[in-house]
Amino acid sequence: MSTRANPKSAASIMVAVLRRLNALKPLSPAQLQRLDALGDRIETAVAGEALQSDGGSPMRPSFILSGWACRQRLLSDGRRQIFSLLLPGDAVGFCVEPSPLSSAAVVALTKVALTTADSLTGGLIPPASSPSSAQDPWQFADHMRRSASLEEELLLDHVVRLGRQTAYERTAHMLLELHWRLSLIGQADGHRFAMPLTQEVLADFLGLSIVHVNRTLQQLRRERLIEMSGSHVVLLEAAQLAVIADYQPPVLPQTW
Amino acid sequence: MSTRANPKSAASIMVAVLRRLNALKPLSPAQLQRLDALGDRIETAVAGEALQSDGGSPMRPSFILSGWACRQRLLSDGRRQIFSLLLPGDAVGFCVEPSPLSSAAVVALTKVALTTADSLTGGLIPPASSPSSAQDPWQFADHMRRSASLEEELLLDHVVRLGRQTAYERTAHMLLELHWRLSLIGQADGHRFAMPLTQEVLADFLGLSIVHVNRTLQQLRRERLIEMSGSHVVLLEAAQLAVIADYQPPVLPQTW
DNA sequence: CGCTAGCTTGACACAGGTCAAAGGCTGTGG
DNA sequence: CCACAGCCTTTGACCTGTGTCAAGCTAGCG
Repeated sequence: MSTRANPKSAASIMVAVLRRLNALKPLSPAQLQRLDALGDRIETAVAGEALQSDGGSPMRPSFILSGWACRQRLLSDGRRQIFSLLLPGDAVGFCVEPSPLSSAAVVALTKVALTTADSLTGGLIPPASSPSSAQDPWQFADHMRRSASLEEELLLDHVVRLGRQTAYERTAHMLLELHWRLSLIGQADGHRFAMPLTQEVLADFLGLSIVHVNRTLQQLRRERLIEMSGSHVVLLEAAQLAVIADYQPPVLPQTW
Repeated sequence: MSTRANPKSAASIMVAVLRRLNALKPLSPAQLQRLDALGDRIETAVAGEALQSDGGSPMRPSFILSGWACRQRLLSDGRRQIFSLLLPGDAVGFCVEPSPLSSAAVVALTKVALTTADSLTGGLIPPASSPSSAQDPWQFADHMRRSASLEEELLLDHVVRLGRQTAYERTAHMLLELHWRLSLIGQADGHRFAMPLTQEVLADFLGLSIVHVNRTLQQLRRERLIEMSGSHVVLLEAAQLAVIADYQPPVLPQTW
């Protein structure tokens, strides 16, 4: 992973982060300013690069600015299961526990840009003994807790997909989830969005074989529920897909 | 759910809770005393009863004293997926977020006894800004964070099981996990333990059909890897099961 | 241009689901 | 104290969703 100073305006590059956090809980002007300041130091990783290895030391907390990554684990015979897809705006490396038990690697799926964010909350969702955060005028604790809460919800959705849904339902469900998440950060154009994933990645996420992912996507296309070309997806019949997949988008807190 | 005062000695009834928390982080004498005091007010639920309904208000934080429960979600067509099995000593109703997003019901699988524990941390896994002093409400902050961390680890294991393991592997993996967790709370007798679950529950946990669970358990018995009679399980070849299931027990923090 | 990674297709195999029925248990009430 | 009822387990026959293998195909890229 390489680091460099960022010459560009921070505001533009932080859009996804700002939108996501703001959706979780409205950001104050002071908080916006504070986040903008994070944009001046970014790191990048190429596709396939591990941002955090399995047994390694805890990752530095950061936000994904652009590109997609995933949390995954490998079985000893090489099988892979992806726990979650990480999109721009997502936080990685934060945890409730200073020394996390969870053995999961974080791997870039495309070229990824990150910005360090440990100055926000010390890297812990509630840091066990964060000396300064109690006095810190900019509190992101609520945001990070809600972020963790949303992540958990998405993980539970994933368990249901894997345990009780067919390949067809699973695929539809995943597409709806991605669309919802991308809309949140302003990266969906109506029902159209970019999904820079190979079918192998989709297979390892959905618990299917590559071949079957291919056939399932074809079926969805044939039935005119979606369109796909290159890495672009269009949900032609979002409502019908939601019925098929029994999809219910996460409920974000309205006013707290 | 019915409530009553508990005439019995608290110490005996809290054993599982004490053992589990102590394994996560050694309990001080003061903490032991504090926990004992929780044992004087217990609630019970019968098998099948919802401890927390899906959309309902957040559950009161509590510990399971005896009996088994689960977190689950139902699909609109009636399919059920169990996220986790809840054993004596487990905490339920705690969350990082005051108003949790996660839509999961908690349901008793057997007769269950619980004790309210909101006096411990206010029901929240202590937030960032909380003074981590040995002061009252957050006295158990470290324990509850580690508890949450362990739960997350178990959930990731579950995702791998459902996504990438065969019925045979899944079943072996689950049995090893249960054995590990029951050993932690002193409810395993060597390689023998009680598992008060119907095959329907196992099916909904493992993402399989009842019939296939039955056949898979039979296969494990036929191959002399396990013994089962009634609700008792014996792991005859734990090491071999671990190889089959690619099982690695969670790593508990050693000395913090 | 040729290579390589990714996509697509067909033929076939098999894990796991479904359906249906027969046996156990166990608690309960006559 | 027996007998019934109901839940759970077990079994067999059969079906199907998904995996595997193997071969082309396509397109971006050095």
